[in-house]
Amino acid sequence: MNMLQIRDFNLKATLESGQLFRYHGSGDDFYYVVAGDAIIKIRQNRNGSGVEYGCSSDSFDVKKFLGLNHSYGKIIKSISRDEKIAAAIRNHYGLRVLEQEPWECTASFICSAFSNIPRIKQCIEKVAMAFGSSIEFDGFTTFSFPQPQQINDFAKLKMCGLGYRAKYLFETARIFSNNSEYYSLQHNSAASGMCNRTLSDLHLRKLSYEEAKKRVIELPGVGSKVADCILLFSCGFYEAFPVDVWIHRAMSRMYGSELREFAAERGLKAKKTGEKLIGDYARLRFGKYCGYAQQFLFHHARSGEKKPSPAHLP
DNA sequence: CACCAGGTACTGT
DNA sequence: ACAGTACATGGT
Repeated sequence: MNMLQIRDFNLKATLESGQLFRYHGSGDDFYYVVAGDAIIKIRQNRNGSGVEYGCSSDSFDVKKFLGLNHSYGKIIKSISRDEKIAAAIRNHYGLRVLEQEPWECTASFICSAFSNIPRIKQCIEKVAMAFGSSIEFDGFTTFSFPQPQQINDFAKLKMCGLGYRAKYLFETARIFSNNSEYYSLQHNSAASGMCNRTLSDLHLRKLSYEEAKKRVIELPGVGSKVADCILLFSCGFYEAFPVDVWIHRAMSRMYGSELREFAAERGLKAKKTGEKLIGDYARLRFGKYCGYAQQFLFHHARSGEKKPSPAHLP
């Protein structure tokens, strides 16, 4: 086990803020996080001064995966433009944006469309069980997330409960397989050199946010929102601002008048505040790290508006 | 049995 | 460009 002293980190908020679907545990003890073919066992010290972790793969860069290389203070300062967002940040201070592997992130968020988090998790586990390989670490057993080439049986994929998304995932898996030099998942098959930054390093990362988004959105099952999730969670584009129903509600509630004013400035007689408008406004409002702001707002909204536990107990 | 859930693709103006 | 609508599945 490794000990890592790290400030400005909230493991629970980071894992449970909806960026990642494959984790087990609730913060009381160790979490088991599954990424690709790696299992990470990790918990945070009581006083929050650091983390204790182990990983099934020596070459997996846990620190990078957890976003611990980010200049946290600088990012927080940059997005703290007003008291409203500052309150959301205080609520889950230490939340980090993870650096996931692009293929798994893409596949996961294709499954997420028009669904809910418990079922998304269930679908992804089923995909891993159907096409991945059995892996184990410290007594915890599960299945690796399959490489795109491994998702080669459509009938089997249909069994995973994805509904109409099965077709999208299957086709996207094919595109990743056939364009491995572009989407390059380079897993260094022989040396097991797990490299959790690929797509982004080789191509997309060199593009502007707008250009990269255009490319990702070409994938079937990937629209504006999922594209932003991919770019933010796995390609280092922190100006991506995924707008889902939660963010739509939160932004309308918190910045309703500003949004209408922003729409008016653009000549849009929009009574309705569309997703595109919200994203553009967020980039203006929170700056180039607005993706971080999105993650705080999302977790803030979801943890706050969750139904309170039954009050009929003594 | 309606209704909802981290939207997307397709259609029509 | 922008609104409407169908879409699979599983849980209340």
